[in-house]
Amino acid sequence: MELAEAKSKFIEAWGKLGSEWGINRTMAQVHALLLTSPVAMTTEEIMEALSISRGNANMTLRDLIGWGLIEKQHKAGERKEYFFAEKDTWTIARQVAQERKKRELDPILKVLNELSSVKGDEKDPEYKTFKTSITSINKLAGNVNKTLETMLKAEENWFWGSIFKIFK
Amino acid sequence: MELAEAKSKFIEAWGKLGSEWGINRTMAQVHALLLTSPVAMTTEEIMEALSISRGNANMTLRDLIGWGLIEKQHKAGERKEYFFAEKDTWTIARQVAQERKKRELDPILKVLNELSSVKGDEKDPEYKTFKTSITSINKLAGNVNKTLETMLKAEENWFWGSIFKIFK
DNA sequence: TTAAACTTTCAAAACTTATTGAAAGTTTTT
DNA sequence: AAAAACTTTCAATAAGTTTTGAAAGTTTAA
Repeated sequence: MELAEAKSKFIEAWGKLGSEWGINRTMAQVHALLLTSPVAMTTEEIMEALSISRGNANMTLRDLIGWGLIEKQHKAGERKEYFFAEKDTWTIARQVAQERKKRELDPILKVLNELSSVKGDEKDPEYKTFKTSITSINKLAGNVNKTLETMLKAEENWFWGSIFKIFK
Repeated sequence: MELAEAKSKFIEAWGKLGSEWGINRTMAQVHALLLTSPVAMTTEEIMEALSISRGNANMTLRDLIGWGLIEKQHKAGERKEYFFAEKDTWTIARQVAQERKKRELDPILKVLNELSSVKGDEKDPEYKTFKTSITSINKLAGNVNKTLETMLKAEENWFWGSIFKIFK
């Protein structure tokens, strides 16, 4: 397989994975493009490479910066902005985890905590089932939350090292 | 807060979380409904409770069965099919992880492995960057895969116990 | 065998989300 | 101060996804 072909396969696969996990396909593709580019790229070049519009490129780039996955670079004597991707995979994983935790896990934890405190008649099967389910989901969500928080602080080697010592 | 209100808040929140993670909103809502229901419900009752059409209810129920999250129940002397949800949270988490691993992680691992073996000129920065990125993502994906496989086999207490001993 | 009870299918419609591109905005250069 | 180089915005539109509901299919009962 040629490098160019491999690269476009990767961009496609990354985009697909992104969209299956609720991340905009274009965003994942731009990220893949920059990840595999040895040099920083301009908006124009990115538009060209992925055949997307200026507006789309601009919004996507801003979002990626918001997620902490890419950065702007200014070249001396040039007006254009160049973009490049953070290349360390562990950092990428952490940034994504952090962003999604903030946007999705935190709000649901809030709701679950509220719902855990609903009072009712212990004899009522409706109430008992509700209570039991919520409590148990709440516990799991709390554990996921704790795990993520630790992961967000963790250094790569320490993290994987520890996990795989147990998981063998 | 009243039980009925709490229940509908939960259904809504669960649906929202689902849709943010690429799971059909209705599917997550039906799941939430059955999770918090003390008794098995018929298609008719589910349609009624969530104001959804027969077709939608039927497809969603089949999908949930496909994910191993709910089961059919036949009551003696009745023609109707009743549905109820697996209530153990740990099992739910495992089923979801398993399904998504199969559908999404496995295919991307296959692509990454293919792409890892692309050969090229070590002096070419294009090639070197591509190679480095793919290899490092491949390594992370492999680790995620290993972790999931272990998790899929794990018993609840053992799993969380071990994780949180380290994560403290 | 016919009818009733129930389930499944699927094309069309509704809804949601992503993308375009032209116009407006900003900054730098001349 | 005007033009050029570049970035941002956003209403319109396109693309993708979900939902509907009526018709077809299946199973059981009479």
